Amino acid sequence: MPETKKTPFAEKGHDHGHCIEDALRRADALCDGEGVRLTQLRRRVLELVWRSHKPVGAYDLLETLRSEKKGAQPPTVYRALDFLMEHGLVHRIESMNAYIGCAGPVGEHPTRFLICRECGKAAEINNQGLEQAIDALAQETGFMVRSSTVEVEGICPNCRSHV
Amino acid sequence: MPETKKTPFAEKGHDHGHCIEDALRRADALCDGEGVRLTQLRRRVLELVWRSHKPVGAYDLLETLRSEKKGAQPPTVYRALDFLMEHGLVHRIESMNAYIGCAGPVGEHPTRFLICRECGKAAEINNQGLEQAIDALAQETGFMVRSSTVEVEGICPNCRSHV
DNA sequence: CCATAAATGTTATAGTATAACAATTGAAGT
DNA sequence: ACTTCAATTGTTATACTATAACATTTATGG
Repeated sequence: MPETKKTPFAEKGHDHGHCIEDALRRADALCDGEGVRLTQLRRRVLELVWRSHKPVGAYDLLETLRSEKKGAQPPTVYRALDFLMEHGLVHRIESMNAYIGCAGPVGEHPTRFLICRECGKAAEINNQGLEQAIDALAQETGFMVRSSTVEVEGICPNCRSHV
Repeated sequence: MPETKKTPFAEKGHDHGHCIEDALRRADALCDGEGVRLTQLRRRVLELVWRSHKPVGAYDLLETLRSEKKGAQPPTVYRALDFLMEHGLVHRIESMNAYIGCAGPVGEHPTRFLICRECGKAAEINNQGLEQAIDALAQETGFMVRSSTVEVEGICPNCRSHV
């Protein structure tokens, strides 16, 4: 039987509405549990971040916010993003100055991404071997890790197949 | 016998002049070999980047350049940095919007850094396990890697010891 | 209802990077 | 040496990303 590779990338025809609903539900639950407020604004920003699987810039979000509520300013979106990142609901893609909804486990966790330069989508990954390698590296060098970022850029399996 | 850990971080009293000379010599050789020109400006920027083991911002470099040659503008430093990065002589630290001299092998190679939040120094690492983990990850997911970035932040062994 | 803290609004500005075109310099052939 | 072309650098303007600081509004507990 043919081995099918497990891809963390969203399939082309997937039910994205489900992704969004799911993310919002998880966010509601998490904020409820932590006793913090997922206000309308924060929830809306999270929803906008989740409009696609592509990392989105803060000013893109701002533009959309402005179309809904004129006069919105940069701090509005940055504060919402800060809140969402603080609670692990959104990650920042350092190499792109952009933000993406967290698809990983709830709570604080390292951010590792595969980013497709073809379709622009980013996929969050949770890879044992990678975590072990970083742990081992820290051990070997005597470095005490506080946080770490892995951003791998290339071509995703979806884009490779329909070249 | 006590195991001494191998640290990629520069020791406190090391001969930094040697680091700089070495880097410039390697750069001369590489550019010579590739038939590209390490102009005075580019060489000077590389030297400035190497003034410390801490990643340095483009505008910090610009400020120094200006003190030597008034009227220098952003494109001056960005173009030099672009050239140096293109030839693997400098890396960009994505999480800091900053640049650091390449201490790794010549030629194109992945950029992996340990970054100390205490002393600000960054150490380039070349770790077999990490590379294998990323290769394996790509295999598992069917992702074709073009480039990848690993930035680990924490406390370096030097700073851990003299707390 | 009041007092307080949290969240949001608002204005201004800091920090990072590139586009576009002009001027200069360097290298190769004549 | 002179010319020519490409590479490099100069120069001006602007785009993009992010935060500081203070005012106002809103939610919540007493």
